[in-house]
Amino acid sequence: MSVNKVILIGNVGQDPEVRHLDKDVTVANFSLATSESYTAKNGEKVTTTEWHNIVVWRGLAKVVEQYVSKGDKLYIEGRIRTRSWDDKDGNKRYTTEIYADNLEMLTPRGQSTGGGQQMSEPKNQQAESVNEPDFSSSEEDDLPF
Amino acid sequence: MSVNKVILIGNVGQDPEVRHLDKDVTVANFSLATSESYTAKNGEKVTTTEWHNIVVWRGLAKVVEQYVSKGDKLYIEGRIRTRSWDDKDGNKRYTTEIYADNLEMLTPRGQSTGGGQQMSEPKNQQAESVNEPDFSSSEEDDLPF
Amino acid sequence: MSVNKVILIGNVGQDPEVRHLDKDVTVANFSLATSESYTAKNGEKVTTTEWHNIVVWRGLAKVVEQYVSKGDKLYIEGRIRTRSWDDKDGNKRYTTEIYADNLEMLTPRGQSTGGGQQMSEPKNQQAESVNEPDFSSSEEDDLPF
Amino acid sequence: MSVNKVILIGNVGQDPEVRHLDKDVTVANFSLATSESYTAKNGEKVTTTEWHNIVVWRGLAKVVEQYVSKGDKLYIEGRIRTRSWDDKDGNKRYTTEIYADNLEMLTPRGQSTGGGQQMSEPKNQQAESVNEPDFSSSEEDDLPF
DNA sequence: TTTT
DNA sequence: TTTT
Repeated sequence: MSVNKVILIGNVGQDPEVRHLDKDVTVANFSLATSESYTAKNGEKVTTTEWHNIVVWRGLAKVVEQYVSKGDKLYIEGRIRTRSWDDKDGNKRYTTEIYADNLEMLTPRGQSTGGGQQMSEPKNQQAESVNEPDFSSSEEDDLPF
Repeated sequence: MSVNKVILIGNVGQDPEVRHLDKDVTVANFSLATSESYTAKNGEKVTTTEWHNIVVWRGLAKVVEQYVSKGDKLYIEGRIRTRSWDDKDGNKRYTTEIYADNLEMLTPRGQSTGGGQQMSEPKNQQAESVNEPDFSSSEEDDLPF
Repeated sequence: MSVNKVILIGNVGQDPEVRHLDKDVTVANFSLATSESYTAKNGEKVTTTEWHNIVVWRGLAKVVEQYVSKGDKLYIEGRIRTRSWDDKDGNKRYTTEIYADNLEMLTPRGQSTGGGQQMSEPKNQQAESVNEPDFSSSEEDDLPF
Repeated sequence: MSVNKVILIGNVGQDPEVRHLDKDVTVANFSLATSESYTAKNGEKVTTTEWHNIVVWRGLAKVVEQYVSKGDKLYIEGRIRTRSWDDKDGNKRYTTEIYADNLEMLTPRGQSTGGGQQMSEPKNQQAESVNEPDFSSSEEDDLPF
């Protein structure tokens, strides 16, 4: 009875941070920039950039670990999730993230201009388009999110 | 070169708050709930609800003012925007909002069960589907956002 | 490296036609109407209706069989597929269909106004939102599509 | 009350065919390929390609005329439209097209590998992301579609 | 912090 | 704060 869907095409702000949790679960985090331009009253072109916090789990996170680096252009399909946490002063703070369910690499291999180690050829065609499979709820509710 | 698109179907959490700014500009704010369910390991069904802060400008805000009330189911198409502000302790805080560019009413008229005043018939068929027209940047950069 | 995604909200044109194939595979077909309105030069309001051929497989088809009937409003997420066939004169013909991967019921139960048999209460909450799981390719390539 | 939205990322099949109609109205047509891969039972990788007939009007068609050529990767947002026509034997035939409302160029300039004339630098930043403005219905209903 |  |  409801839909929560996000579609982004943008550039990766920095090499993804990848963590390997228990049970062979991988998580990757990175930010993705999208930008909009318009011409202001004075004729000047103004560009505003929006930064999105992307979170990727499991198999898709492994793809990110192997193939995504700073500067890459990505297509991301996912959903919005706002989580709360307590800051050092005990105030409730909110962070909005995009949980990626699908991801496509739009930067041709070997053209990454980012800061990370140089990308070799993709080991595997699958890497260019991977969907997050549905995971059983039995492991789902062990995870810290 | 980039895309920032959100598609939501959910329920309006409270009657929209509508403000009329200078130059005949209207803004409406409300929250929209989307929910996801899954069955946990113990067989219990778990539902998580996500609340989205929706912002609507100009002509579309007038439609919201006239036709949207608490409890209504809406389709919203828009983009993500995170703005920062300073809290009372001088800390930078962030709020993520969805700027609606298109909105469709999915609750048949006369069936709103929310807390607001009872809805009459729509005055105007247009109300059921209104797109935000493109506004010239000349007025755009007068606005406080 | 590519994306083929369709999002529709519209009304079901007739009770779905459901077939049960071998190996416990179910397929459902129905048409879905979306409409657009605009005001013509002469001030007359013109509405054009677009009919989409929807195809639903497996578990999602069983949901359709049980819960979808003529007149219902649905949200459908899927992809476009054009298949060719030969007509009686031996000419190649093309039919474009939407393969649904996700489907949400937007008509509250018990409010269906269509021509089919009256809908009872949903047997199961899951029915309101079901995703097509990924099926292994081993059965995939047995299917006639 | 309804939504008809298509999102495609794919490659342009041939240099667009551009026509200039009366009243300074431009139309561009081209096909766009999207593809899906899966591994068959025998372990072989199978790729299926879907060809979409894209139609672009007015300002966006001028952008296509200037900047889009065979082989380019594009993001397209639009809607599905099926039109009928009579073939030489008097049979009713149907063609499904995607009317593009928004288009983003995903191939960096100067990297087009297609068959058309070589692309020079974009004359204009706008070219990379142009939205179809809403046109008044008064001209709308003069058009042959 | 990205990209054009 | 919504809805089923």
